[in-house]
Amino acid sequence: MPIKKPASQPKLKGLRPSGKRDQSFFELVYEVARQIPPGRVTSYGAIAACLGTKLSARMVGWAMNGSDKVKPTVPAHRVVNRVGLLSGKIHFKPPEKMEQLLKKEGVLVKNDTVVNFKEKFWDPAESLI
DNA sequence: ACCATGACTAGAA
DNA sequence: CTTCTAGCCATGG
Repeated sequence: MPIKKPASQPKLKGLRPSGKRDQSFFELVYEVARQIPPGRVTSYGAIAACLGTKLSARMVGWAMNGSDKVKPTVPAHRVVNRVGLLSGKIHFKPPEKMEQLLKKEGVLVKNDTVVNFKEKFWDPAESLI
């Protein structure tokens, strides 16, 4: 049946100025990423969902591509994919820097994957509520 | 304006 | 379990 699926309407509850996207999508991503507490990690999809476009997790990752050019520093090492895999480690100056930073914060990484990812997972929506 | 890219995700085979 | 397909959307050439 041609029943159209009800498009989700998160659209950011408290975040995002009155429909005014002064800041690029990237800035928004950086802002959320910076709020990830130490010792915690989150996924691209979670950040994207927090921004209202959970289907555009790719944008989040891409935004991180220039995270090192943004100030203040963006803890991109706390952002992993949905299974806890350090998919973005290859983009770090030394790729091992990512797991190194995580380990230093108390996040164990085994085989490029965050251990106890489910427990370490931090939902941006909880903080930006 | 069109086409290609991308640190993703969900679902199907 | 692995592998593939398709959707998604912002940025750049």
